[in-house]
Amino acid sequence: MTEPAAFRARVLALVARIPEGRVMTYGQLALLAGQPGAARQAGFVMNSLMGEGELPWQRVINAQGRVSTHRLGFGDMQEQLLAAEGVIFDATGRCDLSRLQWWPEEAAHTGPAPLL
DNA sequence: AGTGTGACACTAA
DNA sequence: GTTAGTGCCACAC
Repeated sequence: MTEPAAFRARVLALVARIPEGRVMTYGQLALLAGQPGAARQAGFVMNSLMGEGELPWQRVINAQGRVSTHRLGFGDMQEQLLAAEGVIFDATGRCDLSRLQWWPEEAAHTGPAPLL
């Protein structure tokens, strides 16, 4: 299942499971999708989707706790959407990842998830 | 087929 | 705490 299509499908499935008010990082998605180091691809998948369905793409942010859509002009929108879910962004545009980062039940632990 | 680019992550300074 | 450099994989040109 190392095919790009499978990777994309897994990322989508993971994103779809992110609870409201919680977030996941690109690297985390890539790791859980079975492709550690493919964080950029996770972002590429999102870019390919962006508005395809009811997918909460807004809950995917980078490892710094910042939104990475500022360049696309979606930065403010994403922050606002997350803020509406209870995610607090500080003055520097960052949020508390250690508290908001969500892990799926399959990986239910605080450390790295070597599953899949 | 090779080069450049990108919704990233990690380490070092 | 931050910014800069390097590695990563897939896609577009």
